[in-house]
Amino acid sequence: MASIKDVANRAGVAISTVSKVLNGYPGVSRETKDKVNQAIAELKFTPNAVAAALSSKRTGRVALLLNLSDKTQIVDAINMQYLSGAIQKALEFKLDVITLFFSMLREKNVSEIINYLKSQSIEGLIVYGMSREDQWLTELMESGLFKMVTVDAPFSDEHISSVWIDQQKAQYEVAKKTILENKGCKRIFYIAGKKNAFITQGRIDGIKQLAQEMGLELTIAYGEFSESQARELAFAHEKKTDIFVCASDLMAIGVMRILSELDVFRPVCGFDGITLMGYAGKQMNTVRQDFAAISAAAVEELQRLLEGERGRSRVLAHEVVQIRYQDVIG
Amino acid sequence: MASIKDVANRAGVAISTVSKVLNGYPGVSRETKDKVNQAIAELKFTPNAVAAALSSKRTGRVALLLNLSDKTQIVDAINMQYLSGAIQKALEFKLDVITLFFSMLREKNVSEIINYLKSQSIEGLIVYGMSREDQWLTELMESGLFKMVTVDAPFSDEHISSVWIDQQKAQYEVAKKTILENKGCKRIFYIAGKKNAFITQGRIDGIKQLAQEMGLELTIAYGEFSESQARELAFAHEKKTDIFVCASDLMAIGVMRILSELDVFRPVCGFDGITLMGYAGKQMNTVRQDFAAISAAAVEELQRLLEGERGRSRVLAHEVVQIRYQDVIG
DNA sequence: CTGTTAGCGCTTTCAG
DNA sequence: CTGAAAGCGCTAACAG
Repeated sequence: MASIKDVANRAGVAISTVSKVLNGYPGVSRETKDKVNQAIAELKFTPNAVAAALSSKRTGRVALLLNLSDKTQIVDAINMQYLSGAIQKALEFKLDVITLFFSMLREKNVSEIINYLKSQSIEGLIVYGMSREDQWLTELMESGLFKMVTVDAPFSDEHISSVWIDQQKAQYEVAKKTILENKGCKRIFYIAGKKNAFITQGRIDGIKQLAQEMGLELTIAYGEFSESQARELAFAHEKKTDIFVCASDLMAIGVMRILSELDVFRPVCGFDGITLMGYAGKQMNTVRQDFAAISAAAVEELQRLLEGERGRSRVLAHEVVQIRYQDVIG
Repeated sequence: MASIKDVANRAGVAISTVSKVLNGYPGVSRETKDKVNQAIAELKFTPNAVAAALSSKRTGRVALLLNLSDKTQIVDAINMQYLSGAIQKALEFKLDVITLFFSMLREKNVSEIINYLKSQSIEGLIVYGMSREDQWLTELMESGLFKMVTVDAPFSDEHISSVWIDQQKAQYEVAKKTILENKGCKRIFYIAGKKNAFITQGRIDGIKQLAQEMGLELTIAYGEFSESQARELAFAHEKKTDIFVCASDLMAIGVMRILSELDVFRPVCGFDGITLMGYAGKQMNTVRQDFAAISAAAVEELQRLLEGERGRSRVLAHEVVQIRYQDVIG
């Protein structure tokens, strides 16, 4: 591989000059810049990112922290979209992305984690699916050693940004739409997700707000994002419920299936907008989230932080849609 | 952050000595080793991987190349298992993993790809789901610039290893088992996957071998791993077929569904052993593959290559199992 | 067994 | 505007 030195020789300039044109610094005349660029092209030179990192202390390396605690396909599909959205965007910013899983770090203590990340020269982290229980993450954030972006978890300060959709508003809207479409709903049964997930509270606030505004009766239970738990909850509460509002599509599916088995009808709405397989003919309202776009936005935020700007909270658009589950994929 | 110099000072030895104990090189006395280790502990020193990489020319950075051409959940679930298996194993070897997608590279020309990988100091690649059409990958392999491991694609030379299960044998076995369980199968309809995928030919060889051995009539069609295409093929050929053998679970599902809609019975077998949702009550034979384990094996192979050993082909075990698709996840 | 020293390829002052 | 030179933190000969 050609090095910066070769380029300098070829162009008949100093190494430092080459470095300047490489990094787009000012103070290089048009002509020399051209000479250098030509030499670069001729030698097919690509700068060595490792050397640049060592020298500049800027590595441009960021880690994606995925929470894979659940093994359902659904969660995986979302994570996949997160991944590809982030990687795509990182490429634009010439950031270098490595993927880590919560499970790999959770068992270590915080200083071990810090050491690991430092030794890997990781400057920034994007955290997906954090919950209140993840104390180690809170400590990581408080250490102030890394720029961090949390997805769907409300943090922001000097070096932390967060990216999310307005969970409360989204939950409010999708439930309201469904209720308006179905006359006579008086008693809402709300199946929330995991108790300590950050998204859960926002969504609960949304449904509470709606219930209050419309003067409806509201019962809340936790379904842990599990189809079977939602199913059981629906089975137990169907008689005293007019509408089921679920914090995920998967749970909504569970509810729809048991209702259909019981041969009763109740309106149901979900959350996520993920394409699910194998649920032919059913349709329902849900909140469509573009996970790849959310992830791309997270990378943008991280890039901002790395450039020295301070953290902020960024809310992305969501969309309430009616989806019909198809039995055919591809 | 403490540097190797600080450690050397603290321990009262030379930098090179510290480096030696760090890398487990021989030729350091027990006592000095202890002194050094103590200093390391006291200073909470973690070596700077970037500096080590620059100096040693060994970066320990490898890339996972995932082929996401299909957007089905199924493929994603498999890829997720590949990912986590590889990342887990890479951690053991202190390899540093980055994830790339075919789609990001396919549009570039080969020398651009090489430049990109080189600039990222990537030494090795693991390629998942390669097909015969991926000429750019072949060129990458021929360049000899990277150590590579192909998963489910038959390559091996000085710097290339491959890891796979015996597709032919697996296809043979699962089909045979199904046929033996169902008396009177004379006419096999085989639904293969994608025409140019490397796994496809091996599986076809397997079913051909079986047909010949058992003196059965065999028809082969390509279903492109698509549920709907398999469905249509089954619809068109059901009357002149005694058993449907499919090159993926997803296609097998498609076949089972149309058969059930037509209200006819034919034995069906699949391939992959992936848990699918939403197909209650059905059961069938399939080939269980542990994708995480396959991926871990690929990382092991890559590690071997990086250590200077020559490439080889490694065949992993598979298992023919009967699975029942469940309607409940979690 | 231990220490000295010359880089790895690049960035970054600081003179000219 | 351009170039010389001092590192970044570590590895790897090579002396001692």
